[in-house]
Amino acid sequence: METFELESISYSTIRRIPLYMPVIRQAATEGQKMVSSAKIAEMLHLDPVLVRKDIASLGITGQARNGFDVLEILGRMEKILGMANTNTAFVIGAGNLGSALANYGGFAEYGLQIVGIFDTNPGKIGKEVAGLTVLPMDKFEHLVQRMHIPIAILTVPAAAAKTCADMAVQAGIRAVWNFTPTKLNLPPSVILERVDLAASLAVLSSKLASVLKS
Amino acid sequence: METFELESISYSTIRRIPLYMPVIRQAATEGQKMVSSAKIAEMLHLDPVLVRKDIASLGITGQARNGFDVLEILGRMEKILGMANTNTAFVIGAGNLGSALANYGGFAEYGLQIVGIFDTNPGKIGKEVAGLTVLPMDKFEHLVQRMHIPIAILTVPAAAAKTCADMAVQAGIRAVWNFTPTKLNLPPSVILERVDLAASLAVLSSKLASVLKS
DNA sequence: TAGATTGTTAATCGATTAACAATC
DNA sequence: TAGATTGTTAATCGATTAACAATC
Repeated sequence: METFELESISYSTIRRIPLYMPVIRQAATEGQKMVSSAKIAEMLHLDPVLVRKDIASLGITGQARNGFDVLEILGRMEKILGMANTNTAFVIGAGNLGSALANYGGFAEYGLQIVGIFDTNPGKIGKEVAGLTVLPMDKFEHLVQRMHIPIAILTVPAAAAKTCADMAVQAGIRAVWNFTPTKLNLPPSVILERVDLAASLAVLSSKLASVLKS
Repeated sequence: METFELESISYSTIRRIPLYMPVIRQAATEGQKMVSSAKIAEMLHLDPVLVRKDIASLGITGQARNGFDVLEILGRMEKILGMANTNTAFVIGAGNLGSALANYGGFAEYGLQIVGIFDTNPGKIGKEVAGLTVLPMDKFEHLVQRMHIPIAILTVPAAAAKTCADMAVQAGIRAVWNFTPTKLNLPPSVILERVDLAASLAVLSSKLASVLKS
């Protein structure tokens, strides 16, 4: 249908989409048809010009005096995050972090559904986590292929990260969301996104060290 | 002692410190006294010039032909992250995520020690998590003050985030590490660092949506 | 019309990369 | 000396902010 879909939406803009979505959803719920960049900016403590640029980069044009069409923005953002066809994911590692992510309901809002959780530890296999039975890694590849699962969420201990990531790639996973502190080297065809807790902690620690000194 | 400590180390540089530290620690363990920017860069797939700039911004000068002093870099990085006096933290929220963070041993490497975990849910209070007894929020303020705890790690459900953050501020906490999707508005004197899972997921999802289409 | 709001173009800012000089 | 390596200065790139024109 539409051509030149996601020409050039910067990652900076994409990272702000989850900020925008709840605000704009709320406007929709309140029955507002249009919303202005100033209104959005105010609620999020952002610069209105930035909001306009972000929306423009999604390929949406507004109306002077009226603002932007609420449902148009929403639909566009959902499309960019691939929410048309909900993304399914398997969690690898049924420890606390894996369980936390499986239990957390908030990802559904952005189109991610966790539909399986795996572990190698026989003590964990068979237990229930977030309504899912923990399965052995033996079954991972078969199920990825049968269920066409695109995403693996990696929450294993650092020592097991490389092996598990390779297993995921081998199984045909298209994207790995890496919560381990390990830097993975996957083939470029596999999407890799890392949650870097250590980097975040480093920023916090350095700020704290500098105020505690004074 | 030394003057002009952390003149102007950019957050980009600080976020890379946790990347550098293990590599340089390893060099130290292997008995190397000096290490070159090229060596570090190679191991981390970074540009050697970037490594040199980062190290220079820490206030360290190297020796042409020899590289940089391993122990000097290490000591400087540890100082920046405030590892001289280990930072203690209380976790608020003894759910899966809070438990995962309390159980995760890796933060010690960057000077963070979790020494308490709190919850309001009577069902959780008294249970053991990572060798700590889950305490009621009633005791939070008193213990923060008695133990001089600078950091609160917020892992409660979104609905409780604002209230809990305010309680932490009220108790005298100096820094909040926010794992909830809630945007907090704290007084500027309180350090706030957020781990933005939704932003990371948005990037992953958008990359995936774009490859799945083709 | 007047004024609120979008949209565009230029300026600024910070981080990274490139080119090359300095040094041990 | 020669060559590996640091250090400095300039160029590039991308994101944000500022200024202002266009429009409904």
